[in-house]
Amino acid sequence: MPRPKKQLSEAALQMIAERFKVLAEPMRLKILHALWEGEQTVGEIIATTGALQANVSKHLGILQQAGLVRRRKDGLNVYYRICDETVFELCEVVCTSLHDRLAAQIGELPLAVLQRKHA
Amino acid sequence: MPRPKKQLSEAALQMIAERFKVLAEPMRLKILHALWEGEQTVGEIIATTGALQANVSKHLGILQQAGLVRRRKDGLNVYYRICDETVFELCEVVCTSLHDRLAAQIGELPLAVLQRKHA
DNA sequence: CAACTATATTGCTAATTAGCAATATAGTGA
DNA sequence: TCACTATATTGCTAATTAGCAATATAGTTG
Repeated sequence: MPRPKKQLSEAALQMIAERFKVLAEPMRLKILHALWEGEQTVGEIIATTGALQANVSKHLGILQQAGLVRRRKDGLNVYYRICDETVFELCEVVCTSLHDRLAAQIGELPLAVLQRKHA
Repeated sequence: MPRPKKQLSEAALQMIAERFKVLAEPMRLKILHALWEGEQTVGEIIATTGALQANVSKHLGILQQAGLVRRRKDGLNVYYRICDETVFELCEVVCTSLHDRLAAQIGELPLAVLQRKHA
C-alpha cells in the first residue's frame, strides 16, 4: 500500500541535509553529548572532549549557526547550552536503528556450534 | 536539573555520525523520498530524481551499505525499497525542528508596521 | 595603562566525496 | 553466438572541511 506522497522541494531537501550534515561529525556529537547535562563553558567542553581549543570553538560556532546551541557570555567565560532538544531525539532514533541492525546481523550469523565440548 | 548521563564511546559516536552522514546529501534524501511510496527500479529512480545513472547507482550503493534500502533483482531490473523506517521519522523530526526555528525567527522580526496607510 | 585569561578567527594542509564520463557487467532475446 | 538494455564500477576533478598552528579579540585584574 503506497503511502500518501509528501512534497519536498529542492530547498527543503537542502535544508534537511544541512541539518544532518551538522550532526555528521563525531566531535560535534561529542560536544552535544557533553552539553547533555546542562550548559558548560568552552573551557569545560575542551576538558571534557579533549579537543583543541580552536576546534571546539569552531564546532560550537557551527552548532550555534545551525540553531542547536545558544551562547551566553559571563565575564571571560562563554557558556553554551543546547537549545534544540530534537538533537537527543534524533540520536536516540539512530541508536535504536543501529542497534536493531546489528542485532539482526548477529542473528544471521551461525553460532559457534562447533566449539569443542570438553578441553 | 541535570539529566542522567548516558555513556557514549568514540565508536558509538562514529557510528551515529556515519548514519547522519549518509542522510546529509540532498540527492540521497531525494532518492529516499522517491522510495517513500514503495519500491522502484533504478530506472524509475533516475527518472524521478533527474540524476545521472552512475550517480544514482552510487548513492543507492551507499544507502544499501548503510542498511537503509534493500535490493531485489528481477531480470534486467533492480528494485530498491526502504528497509529502515526510521529514515522517515528522522526527516520528520528535522523538518519540525527547522520549521519551529524559522517560525521563531519570523517572530523576532518586526512587522512592517511602517507601511503607508493609504497610497 | 600592562599583563593575563578565555574565546574566536585565520591560514594552511590533508582527506573525503559528489558529480561526470567512460567502461564493465549481467540479463534478455534473436 | 550477437545485439540490446539495465545497472554497476572506475578514473578523474573540483569543492568541502576537520584539525592544527598562529594570531586576534575581549574581558579581567593590577
